Amino acid sequence: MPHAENASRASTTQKRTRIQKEKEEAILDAALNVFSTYGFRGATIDQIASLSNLSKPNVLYYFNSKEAIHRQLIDRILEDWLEPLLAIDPNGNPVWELRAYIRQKLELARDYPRESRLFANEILQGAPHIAEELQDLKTLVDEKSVIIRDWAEAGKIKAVDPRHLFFAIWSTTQHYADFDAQIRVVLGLPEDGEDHFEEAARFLDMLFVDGLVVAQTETAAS
Amino acid sequence: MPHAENASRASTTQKRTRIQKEKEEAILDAALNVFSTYGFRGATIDQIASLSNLSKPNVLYYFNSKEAIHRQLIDRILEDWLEPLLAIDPNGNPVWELRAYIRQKLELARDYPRESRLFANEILQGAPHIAEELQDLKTLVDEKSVIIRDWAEAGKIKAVDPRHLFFAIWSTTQHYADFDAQIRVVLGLPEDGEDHFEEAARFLDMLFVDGLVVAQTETAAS
DNA sequence: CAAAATTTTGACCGTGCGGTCAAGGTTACA
DNA sequence: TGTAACCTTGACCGCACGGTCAAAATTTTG
Repeated sequence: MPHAENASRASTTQKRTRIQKEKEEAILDAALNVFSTYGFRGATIDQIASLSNLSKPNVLYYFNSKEAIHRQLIDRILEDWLEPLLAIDPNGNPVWELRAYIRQKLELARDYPRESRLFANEILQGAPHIAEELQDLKTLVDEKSVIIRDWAEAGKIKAVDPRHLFFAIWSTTQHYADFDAQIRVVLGLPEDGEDHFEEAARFLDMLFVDGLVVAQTETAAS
Repeated sequence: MPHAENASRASTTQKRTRIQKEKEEAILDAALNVFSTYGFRGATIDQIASLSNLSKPNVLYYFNSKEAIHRQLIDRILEDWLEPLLAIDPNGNPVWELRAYIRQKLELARDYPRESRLFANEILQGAPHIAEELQDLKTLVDEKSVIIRDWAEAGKIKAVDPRHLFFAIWSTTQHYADFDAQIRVVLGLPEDGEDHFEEAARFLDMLFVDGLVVAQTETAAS
């Protein structure tokens, strides 16, 4: 998951030293663990400090506050999180595009579950820290909904409410990250095995592609 | 949402006075708001006390600890939450049964969003307080999965992995409660309007019933 | 190597946390 | 109406919280 290198240290300096890069990275990684597990309010700087093998004042030397850490985490993650949606191509084959989108979202859930949980926690709490980011999301969804609608009107996919289709794709894929604890129990899996993502991929492919998206006959080209 | 009347007061008395009933109810209602928003760790007794118009020691007079409140909340809610799954009838019409299940789960999300978020929070945090309850869930899911499998083998519905089907139903329906903040923004809704549940119901009906569950020809009877 | 800049830390501050306790107020009931 | 059971509360405890600060340790740079 690549991202822009950009930190807000105590000072407003732009150039980052070797130590700054390392420590900030360690802090953000630890903070991702803590925030994604306990939510903003339930997380503590002490936890983050101890997880990143730093003293509390040292953590606060690199980030001015708990909120600053959280904010930077969100800024970093968001673009990568939205990227697959952005990639939906109006000129592509509708079924392929949607299938690729679902697959990419599922891969994100598999490879970046902490990031998924961070957002889940944030939205559960009423999204107090990401109001404007959600507005950007709405804009993007509106844009992409037009594409889906056009595909439907052209008879290339079934007529569905695009927004609820997105909700369904988001919820089913992110569920594998956010509700991992429940899924492991229900599936009877140990805490390390992770093979159920292949099954999930097959199931979602059937649910969305076989079932809902395509009409009786495959008509699309391109 | 009916539930068993059962409280664990400071004393082990069985009979509950009028005041006990009232206050305990008020505390649990306030606690549901707080826990569902902030999770166990992020919630505080002071918040619960102030929301229920009681002093903090007074709250702790009725419940011995923060954990005791949380535990009782979970005990209360769980059976109602699982009830629709329990109600799936092996002798019913498969499509009707699944449609009814989905509808009921969606109605729970609409009418009891706080309860849904309480569980979401708990599972996000790794389900530390509901380990045994999850085991009960597994048992129940295993049981009902056999039914789905039988229906599939009898050709009454498409062949799917029952467990992943359940995951998909849970995630899509609960999403409307858990991610409400995001949904309202994406849909451009105010904080009070709630009409999108009708749309959601129609969409999910199409996704699961039209699309996936029925085979090409409706064959089932009973 | 030495000065300058950066990094690290122990001690500390005010507040909020979960929880206790004894004393006073209220209610139910004979 | 008396009194026993129940309810409520202010004051308090010890600890954890987010955050500050000055001084010390370290690294970078001329």
